[in-house]
This record gives sequence, structure tokens and C-alpha cells, in this order.
Amino acid sequence: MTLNQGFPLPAEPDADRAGGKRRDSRIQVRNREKILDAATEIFSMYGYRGATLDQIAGKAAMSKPNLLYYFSSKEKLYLAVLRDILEIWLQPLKELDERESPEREISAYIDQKIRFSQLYPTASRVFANEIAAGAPVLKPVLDSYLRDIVKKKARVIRKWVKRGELADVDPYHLIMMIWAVTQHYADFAVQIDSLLGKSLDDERFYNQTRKHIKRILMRGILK
Amino acid sequence: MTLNQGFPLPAEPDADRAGGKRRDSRIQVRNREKILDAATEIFSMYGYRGATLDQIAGKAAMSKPNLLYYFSSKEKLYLAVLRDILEIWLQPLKELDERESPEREISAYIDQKIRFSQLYPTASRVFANEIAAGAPVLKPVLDSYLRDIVKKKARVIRKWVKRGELADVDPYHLIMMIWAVTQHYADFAVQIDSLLGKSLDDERFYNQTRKHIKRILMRGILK
DNA sequence: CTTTAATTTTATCCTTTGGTAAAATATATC
DNA sequence: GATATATTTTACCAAAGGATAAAATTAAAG
Repeated sequence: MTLNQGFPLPAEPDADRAGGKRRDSRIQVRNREKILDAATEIFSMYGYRGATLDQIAGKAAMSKPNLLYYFSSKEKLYLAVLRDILEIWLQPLKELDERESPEREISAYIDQKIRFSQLYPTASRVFANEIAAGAPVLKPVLDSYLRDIVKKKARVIRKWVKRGELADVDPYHLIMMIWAVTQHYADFAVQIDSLLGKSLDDERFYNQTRKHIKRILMRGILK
Repeated sequence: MTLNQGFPLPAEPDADRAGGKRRDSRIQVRNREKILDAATEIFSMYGYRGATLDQIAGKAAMSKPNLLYYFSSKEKLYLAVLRDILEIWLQPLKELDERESPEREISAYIDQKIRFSQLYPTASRVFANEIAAGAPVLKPVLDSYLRDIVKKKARVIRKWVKRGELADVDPYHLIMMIWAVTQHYADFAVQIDSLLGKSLDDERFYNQTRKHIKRILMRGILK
């Protein structure tokens, strides 16, 4: 588990506290958080363009101008939401450590990703939405930051393959398969609920899902 | 390969030809198609709410009122798009045949799904978007039609397991894993392009992807 | 060619939406 | 408790967006 604190989306000059000086007051913190939560939920359903400030303000139980007092524009709010998401989305990948066994590390990685889908399904959908829209905001981050991390981790996986601890898999496809499967449970939660009447909130289902994904994937890639 | 022609989204009474009598004229057909294509692309980027008729009309190279001459409302247009998508999205699953070997059938299923991602990436994203939004339109279809098909096919997979031709996998999770992985290549195409500079349009990459997915999944589930 | 019906354009309407201004209220500090 | 500052509310605005009406144009049929 390598630590890292790189900030993919640099905080804008005026990344956007309310103008005043007495920043970080109790009210300030509480309301910004309420807004970010509400925004994440609304953006997750309708995407950036489809979401409205009225909806978000409504969900955060405040008026629209009040919301705009905390985030001076819809775009700034969206950026703030994405910044938060990206950080938790990326974290687990950074922790892949070549010194440990692939069995252990990849298993742990899958655990973390599926946990993320359980804890932050809306965040996952905002991310998916941004990508589907052509990543107008995140493109630069994908092209630089994410690219580098993935490249680095692909090297780790390749090393495992060379050492004979892993079947001959393509690192990039493996990583994407893990992303695909784990995110699916967040992004398509409604579909899953329709088919099975279950969600990851149900601890039994969560564990069954986790184990099942791991069983198939690990069987598929271990020697 | 079982045939089936069930229509999940029943054509509305006035599902929406232009009012006139001389329907299905050359112009009529050509323009409706142009509009559906444009709409699919725009909806795929911005979702139902985020898409605008102006954009769609623009992409279809006609004026907004002209577009509305063919589809009398945004909602009707969206329904028409979804209806088309659902049909091709569902088709492959219906073809799983228990009399054949799971190796052959599941392999063919994966082939079809990844082919769909290659041919209709925008359709895939419209579908994903609709689900992420909570499936406001498709929910009834998921709850009835899709549910039934999947239940039926889960039985097929279970039969294979009982016959000892397949490892002890949960049919539902297996189906969802296949959906997840194959759709990912359409829904996250931008991300993949950022990381690898490749897309499924590249025939070499397409085949590499297809084989890789199949290798890992089949290893994971075959006895 | 005329006549009739289909298609396209122009002008317009009403609502929603992101955003601002300024007044009103609450909170903190001296 | 008076004063300054932070927060919230009320009243708006201009642009965008879905939709309609009716005029203008094009295509088909006799």
C-alpha cells in the first residue's frame, strides 16, 4: 500500500468558499457538505446538464440563491463533486503493491472497489455519467494522472505474470474488467433490484456478490 | 437459438408517425431514421433531461419544428429510441440454448454482447443512462419482461451446473458479469481511449479484447 | 398544369433555468 | 447591546428550451 496525496483536479484559485473571511465556520462546513451530498445524488440521476440547481437546492433543503452563496455556479459545484469522487475512486488502485502476492493484492483491490460501489453508488454514477458524456471535465485527468497510475500498476501486474504467479493476462484488460464488474453493481443498481430484488445495502447480498466476483475472476487469472 | 418477437415497449396508439396519410413515404422513412440516429447520439451524451431538441435537430440537419413534425414530443422521441435499443439489447440473451454446451453458448453470448458494444456504443450508453436515472421509462420492462427472460436463462445455466458442465456459479451473477464487462467497453469508451488510445473500432483491439474477456471468464466458470 | 396533400420555415408563446441584486435576518465580537 | 459580518430570503432577469400556429414551399396525383 503505497501512499499518495496527488490532487488530480487542482483546487481552483477561487475554488469556492463563500467570499467572506470567517471561513470554515460550523454552518459553512455543514451546508457545503449538505449541498455536495444533494448535488451528487442529483447529478448521478440526470448528469451535469440534466440536473437543475432547483432540484439540488430542494434536496439540500435550502433556496437556490442560498446554494449559490456557497457555490457560485453550477459548474463550480460540479467540479467540487467530481474532485471528491475522483479522490476516493482512485485511491484503491494506488495501493497495489508488487511485493505482495497477486492473489492477496488483487483480491484486496476487488474488495475495495466493491466496497466503494456499496458506500458511494451515487458517486460511481456521477463518474460514469461524466465519462459517457465524453469526459468534458475529466478528460485532462484521464489523459495524464489516471494514465500514469494505470501504467504504473500495469507494470506491477506484468511483473507478477513474469514471475509466474499469474496467468498470462493483459494488465489493462484485467484492470478494466475489475472496474467494469465492480462498478456495474453501483451503476445498474436499479436493474439488479428489478431482477433480484436485492441491493448491496443488503449485507448478505453484498458478501455473496463480492465472493462470487472474486471466485470467477481469481480462477480466471491465477495460475 | 430460440426465436422470439415479443415487443417490450408496446407501440403507443399514436406511437407517432406524422399525422398525414401518405405514411412511410421515402422522405418520411429517411428523416425518421436521421432523427433517431441523431437522438441516440445526443441522448447518449446528455441523458434524457440533458439533451435538447435543438441539439438533436441540429445533428439531424433540420429545424426543431421540423423535427417535431416527425416526433410530436421529446418524450415520444425518447421512447422510440429506447424501443429500438431494447430490442437489439435483449436479442442475444434469448438465444442461449440449453441443448448446446455451455462453452459454446456462453462464448457465443459474449461474442454477441461485445459486438453490440462495438456496433452500437451510443445505444449502450443511452440504456446505461436510463438505468442510472432510475429507469423511469424502462422500469416496467425490467420488472416484467427482462425479469422473465433472465429467470428463464438462469434456469438454463443452472441446468448446465447440475450436469457438471459448469463450475458452481450463480447464474444471475454470471449474467451480470458478462453484461458488465461487455458494456463497459461501450460506456467507458472515452476512458479506454485515454488509457490505451484504442477503441473497439480498431479491429485488432476488438479481437484482442474479445478473446481476453472470454479467456478469463471461461477459465473462471468452466470445470 | 392544377389541385391537393405533405413538408419545411418563420414567428411566437410559456415555462424553466442559471444567475444577480438588494433587502432582511441571524450570528458573532467587542 | 451595539456594531460589523455572515447567512438567508425575496424579487427579478435574460437566455434557453419544449411546444404550437400558421404561412410558405415542395412533392404527388389526376
